Amino acid sequence: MYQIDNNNIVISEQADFDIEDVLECGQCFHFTKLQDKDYELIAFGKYLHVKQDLSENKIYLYDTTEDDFLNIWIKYFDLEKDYAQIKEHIINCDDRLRNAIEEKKGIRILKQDFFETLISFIISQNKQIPHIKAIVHNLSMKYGDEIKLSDGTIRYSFPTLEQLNNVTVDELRECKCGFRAPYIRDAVDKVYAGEITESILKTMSVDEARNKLMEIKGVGEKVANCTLLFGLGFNNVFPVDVWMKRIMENMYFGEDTKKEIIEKFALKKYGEYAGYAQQYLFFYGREKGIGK
DNA sequence: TCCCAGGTAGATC
DNA sequence: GATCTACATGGG
Repeated sequence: MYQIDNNNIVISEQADFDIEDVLECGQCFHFTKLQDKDYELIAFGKYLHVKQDLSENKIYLYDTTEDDFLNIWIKYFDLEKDYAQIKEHIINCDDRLRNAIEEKKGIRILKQDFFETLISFIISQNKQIPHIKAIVHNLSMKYGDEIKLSDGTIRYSFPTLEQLNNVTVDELRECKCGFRAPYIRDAVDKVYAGEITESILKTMSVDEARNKLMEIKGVGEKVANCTLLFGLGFNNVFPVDVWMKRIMENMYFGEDTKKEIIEKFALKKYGEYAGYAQQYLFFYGREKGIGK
């Protein structure tokens, strides 16, 4: 349910949504916190200022249009999906996830742009989240489009495929990409050549798509899984990073366990919504420092 | 100074 | 196959 008020959209009674959980849970990197439950973000070339009032159960989308709301933001925030049903499914798979889901009940898996997701998670390897955000910001400022806001200030969209195609490895290094610079270059080459594209990947099975993504240098199991989950809409994947490894070892294995084994176990345990289970666990476990 | 970070490729056995 | 290490950069 939403209303339009000048150039603002007001969403009322949205269930299972907390803008802080959505943005801070580690799935996206191109946003800035302004205040409590008050953020600005850029996605699909558009700027959005979004603020949530939990006591009134209202979400305010500032400086946007009804067209963008209907065509971009509803899908981006996954607002049409029934998360109550997803949560029930996960808890039925293992009741011990109840805590994590209750604690982080406002998470939604964003439907992000494929290319931005791929590049962002190539950058993410061996980096902490604030550093990833910094590099994404560097690339956007240098190679993305300017977005002028009504107050005259400027933001920058994440560079498109075409824009990054004009960037050399050395220039990528200047944006602090480090050893990931040639990886990004290889990803851009393969996507630009039409060898690996969103439409091709979406026609594939999850295993085919993962293998295809892993043909890119610097894309392994984890980066591929994050791209599948956050950028391509596959739900039955389970990215295992250092945190998920610790959390799952702590919950289920009680000893050092290979990532591949954890991934297989989780896919079997959580079924078609393994990706969602992973995100509740990741955000909850990381905040609690589980296994550290 | 050393260790770690939403990992992966390449070398080595 | 399975294990080991280098890799840029920044922060604790």
